[in-house]
Parts: sequence; structure tokens; C-alpha cells
Amino acid sequence: MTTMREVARLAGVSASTVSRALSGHPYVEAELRERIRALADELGYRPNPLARGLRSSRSNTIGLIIPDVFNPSYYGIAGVLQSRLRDLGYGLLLEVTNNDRETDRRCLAHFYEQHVAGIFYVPSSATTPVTVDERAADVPLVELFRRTTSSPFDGIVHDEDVGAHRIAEHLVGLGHERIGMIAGPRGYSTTRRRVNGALDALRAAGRDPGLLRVVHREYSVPGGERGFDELLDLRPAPTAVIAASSHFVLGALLAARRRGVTIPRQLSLAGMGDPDWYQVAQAPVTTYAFPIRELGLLAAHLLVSRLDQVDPRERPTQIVVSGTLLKRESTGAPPRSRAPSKRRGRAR
Amino acid sequence: MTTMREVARLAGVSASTVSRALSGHPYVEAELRERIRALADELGYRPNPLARGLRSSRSNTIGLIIPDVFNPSYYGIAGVLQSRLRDLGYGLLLEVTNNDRETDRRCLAHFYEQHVAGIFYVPSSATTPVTVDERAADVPLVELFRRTTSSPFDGIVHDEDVGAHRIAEHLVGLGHERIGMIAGPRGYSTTRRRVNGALDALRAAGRDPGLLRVVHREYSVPGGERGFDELLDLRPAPTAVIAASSHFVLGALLAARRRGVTIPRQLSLAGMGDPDWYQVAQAPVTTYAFPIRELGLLAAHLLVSRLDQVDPRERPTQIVVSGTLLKRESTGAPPRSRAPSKRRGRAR
DNA sequence: ATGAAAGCGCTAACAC
DNA sequence: GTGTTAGCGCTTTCAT
Repeated sequence: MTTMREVARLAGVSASTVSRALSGHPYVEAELRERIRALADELGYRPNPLARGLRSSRSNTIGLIIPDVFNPSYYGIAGVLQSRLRDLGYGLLLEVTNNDRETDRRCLAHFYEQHVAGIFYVPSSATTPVTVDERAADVPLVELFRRTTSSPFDGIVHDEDVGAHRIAEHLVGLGHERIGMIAGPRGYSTTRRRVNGALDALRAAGRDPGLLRVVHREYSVPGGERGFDELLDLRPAPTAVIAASSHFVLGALLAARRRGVTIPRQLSLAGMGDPDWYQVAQAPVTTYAFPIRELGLLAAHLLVSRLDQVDPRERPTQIVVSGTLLKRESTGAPPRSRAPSKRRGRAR
Repeated sequence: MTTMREVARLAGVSASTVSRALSGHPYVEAELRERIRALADELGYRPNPLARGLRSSRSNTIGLIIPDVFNPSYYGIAGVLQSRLRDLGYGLLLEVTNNDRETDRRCLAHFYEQHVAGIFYVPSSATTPVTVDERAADVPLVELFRRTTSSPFDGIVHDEDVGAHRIAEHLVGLGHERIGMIAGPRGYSTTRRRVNGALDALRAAGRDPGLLRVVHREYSVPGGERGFDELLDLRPAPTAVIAASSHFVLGALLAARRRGVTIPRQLSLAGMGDPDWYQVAQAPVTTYAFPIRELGLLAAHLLVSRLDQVDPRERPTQIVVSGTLLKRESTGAPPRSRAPSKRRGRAR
């Protein structure tokens, strides 16, 4: 490995000059800088990130914490972030928490120990485990998808409230009255926003919000399955189900198949997110899709812009990115459909 | 941050003694070692990985290179590896290459620069870009899923040849004669093994291997779609298609829907791998499933066992893990089925 | 068995 | 503008 001293020796200057030349320090004669750069290039010199990190207490690595690697939103964001960060000269350290708060804490601690330059964080719980650690003070952190309460950090989230609203509106418009919803655990910001969005839509359509039956489950396929079962066992059973995550959609589809419920003839199903497979499901899934790529790019930009800032927590930003309602074949009129116009509400 | 010197000062010993005590060096009085350990614990001392890495030219980070983040095998393996490595005290650096050989090279170079302790590598091409770099000599590397030719490294792969064999055998047994296969790019070890496996099965069943029509595509959903179209445009068209990757299955399913081909009535489709959604597809997908988790665990074990070895390339190992044929609903008898027994071959 | 001292490769405060 | 010096936190000879 070519070292900086080596470059300095061959250039006939001191190591500090090489350091300055390479890091674009102003006080280096332009000509000399060029000569050094050319030489470094020629020698294939690459600075040792460990040494640099030790000296400056800041590595060229950025951490990403996701709850789960099987969720399309999460592996999607990992892909986007990694490619963007590589272009910016950073490496990406990955941690997976399985939605466990304690693991969250450990992952964050690990990142601080590693002196990562910044952190992308999908929280596993509503309260941030971050303040535990004072080192956090000057490492910028961006929350992704979910927010912790009264967070001092930047955050980027989807407009899930709008999404749930639009889905519910769509279902009401098709003539559905009793709508079930499989939502995530209480306490997540996302859960609250999704439920409220759907409730809003019912109110806006002049319906009784009590017609929305919500079951809360851990984000998992079995969670979706059991949630679906619980909803369909209600009497009267809902004629439409909103599965508020792709895991839940999968679970619902599995349960529907098991119970012999055909979609959309006997039941309408709408999802959130848009993994590729939605289009090849029994019935292609109507959903509110999020622009993961855009979110990732914004997140990267936000974090990087904080990197050289003195106080990375100054005036935290929250960005909301908008999704799109994709009407596909898993939603339709309720069975033995009464004309929607017969009802008091007005569906748009 | 508590430093080692701090611990040393409070313990009334020198830093070297603390270092020795903590790293389990033999020449430290047992009692003293315990005292130091307790103290370090109490102070919440955590060694600085950057300093340690600089000193020993070996960080506590392990790199993973995958071609693509949307492939269930790859994000699956990322999840398994990260959780296992965390337990072992390592961090996981992620790189995604998009199946680009040049990016591969850069990712490997980046990892060597970072002084990673080891590398998991899913190659993007048949020839290893590794020998470019002399630093590679003492960093253990394990190839995953695919092998590079005459590789000096350990490798873990699936028994895809067996998988393709068993799928083809299954299809022949159902009475299919003309079988199409959407395979990956020529040159990958995986492609070769899958094609050969299917060919073997035809021969073993006493059929003409020429009945297998293979199209090669880049591993992508559109690749699967176009491959499917090409196969179905053949005259006579195959009555069964083997899609040799989950991306291909997705593409095939999309194309089938577009063309109005119903599965399995008009056409049988079999896949490889087993992402969750296979079970909720139009017709649940018959497939040869691989034990990703097992593969990941073995890979982690293999790499870690190389870590302290003097020559990590001594007698490289190749491990083959076996998958399972999962017969589901996407395969059935060919349309207007002739009795399979009418043929000369014997299907088992 | 323990301590002193050197140094991994780099950066930055201070000199000139 | 450029060189000298010190030191980030740790490991590892080399003494004792």
C-alpha cells in the first residue's frame, strides 16, 4: 500500500503538504498541488480510511438500520441508499433489528462506536433510544418511514395518511360500507396516520367512522393472516379489507386462499406499497404505492447536507413524499351489490 | 468516550496491561485481569475499532457484495449474514453491483481499502476481478451462489443442477414434451448448471434433449418477460416453461397474464427459489426452493473459521447445499393431454 | 508478569 | 505557503 509519506518523499515535500494538496486546502501553491495530485494518482495512492477516521473521529461510513430485510420498502431503500452513497464516496453499514427496541439501541450504539459519519434509521418504536448516547450530538441522523416522538432529527416519511384516505375513499366509492383494516402495532407513527387517514375518508364521505374495523398486528405475514381471519370472522363481516403493509397483503392473500374467499368477487382487498409481485397475485393488488427511490435520494441528500454542518440538529426538517393510488383488480363492488346511490353518503 | 489509557490510569497499571487483559493475552495475572475487566465494564469502556483497525490493519467489518437488492436470495442472505455476524461481533458493509463487472472490481477495491476482515462475494461475472489486488492475499473471501472459474476461494452454492433436473423430471412425468427454459446469461456457473441439469433429466427419461429450448436473458423481470414471449412464439410452442430465477418467474407471470395464457391449464410454469409471494401468485408456483438461511449460516461459519488462519486460501472448500422440490399448482398435465404412457420414455 | 516506547497513517495547530 | 511536531487509541516488541 502506498502511504502518504511515500508520496511526500517522492514529491520532495512533507506529508502535511500532501495532505493539504489532496484535501483541497487553500494554502497550497496551485502548481505544487497539481504535481502532488498527479503523483498520487500515478502511484495509485489511496488514503487509509482507518487512519483518517482515527484522526478525525469520523469514518467514511454511513449506517443504515432497518427493522426487517424482507420488506420491499426496506430492501429497496437499502439499494437506493447504497448506490447513492457509493457515488458520494461513502460505504454503507447495514443493521437489521427485527423490530426489536433493544436491538435498535444496540445497533445505534454500535454505529456510534464505529464513528459512522451519519445514520439512516427506521425506528422500531415510537420513542427514540438515541439520547442514551451523547456521542449522538454531532452525528447526523435521518429517520426513515417512521418518526419517533418529538424527535430532534430530520425525517422523511410517506404521505400514508393521504394514502389510507384515498384507498378508503376508493372503497366507499365502490359501494363498500363495512371496511376492515389490518394495521401495524399501536404506537408507531405510521399506524396512527394510516388509521386516521381512513377514518377521515369515511367522515368526508358522510359515513359513520365506526364502520371501519381496525385490527392491530405485528408487521409480519402471519400477522396479516391472523388479522385477516379476525376481520372475516366478524358478523357482519367487512366487504373490503385494507392491508396496510405488503406483509399484511401477503398474509391476507394466503388466508383468503385458505378460506376460499375469491378476490375481488367476494371481497375487495387493497394494500400499501408496491412490490413487483402485486401485479402477479391472484388478483393484481390495488394499492397506494410509494416512491421509494425518491425517498432514498432525498434522504441521502438531507444527510449529506448535514455532514459538514456544525450543529447537525439545527432546525430539523421533515419531508413528506407523496404516493400514488394504483387501481388494479383486487378491488371491486361488494358482493350482491346494492346500488351505492341508495346510501346516504355520496361516493366520489 | 472512555479510553484505554483512562482504564489503565484508574486501575493503576499501564495501557499495555489493559490491552493484554482485555484481549485474553496469557501473561496477565488472573486476579489482575479480572479486576481490569470489571473496571472496564463498569466504566463502559469500548475499544475504538478505528484505532484497533489502524494498528492491526484489520477492521471488525465484513463486506458483502451482491449484484442486486431486489432478488430474494440476495436480500435474504444479507439478512441472515448480518444477524449472524452481529452476534459474532462484526459489522456488515453492503455493496450492490447491478451485475456489472467493473462495479464488482471497484467494490472489492473499496473493501480492501477499508481493510475489511473478510468478504462475501456474489460474482457478477465468471472471471474473478480479484487478483488485481495483492491485498487480497490475506483477506478471506467466500463466493456465494456463483463461482468464478478456477477460483482460489471458498464457495457455497446451491445444487441447482439437481434442482433443474428434478423440475424437468417432474414436468416430463406430467406428460410434457416440449419444455422451454428461461436461463441467465451464458458464462455464469449457475446458468450452465441449471441448463445441464435439465438436459440430464431429459436424457435420463429417454427423451431427446433437443426438446428443451433454452433462451438466455439478463436476470431481470423484463428479461423474464421477453424470454417467455420468445418461447411461446416458437412453433410448436412448449407446453411447460422453467423460469430459472424468481425475476424470471415474475416476468413470465406478467407475460402470461398479458397474453391471456392461463396457468397451469394452458401452460405449466416452474420456478427456482421460493420468495413468499410464490404462494399467492395466480397459480402458486411449483419451484425448487433453496435453504438461504442454511447457506448464510454455513457461509458465515466458513468465513469466520478462515479469519484467524495464516493462509486463508489454503485448500479452498466448496460446499453445495441442497434444495427441495415444492410441487404446487402452477404445473400440471399439458393441454389436451395425451397419456404420458404413450411415449417411449418412462417418467418416474 | 508488567511497563516503556514505538508506531500504524493521517491531520492540524503551530512555527517559520 | 510549507515544514515540524504532536497525537488520535490501540497493539506489540523489547526491556526488566
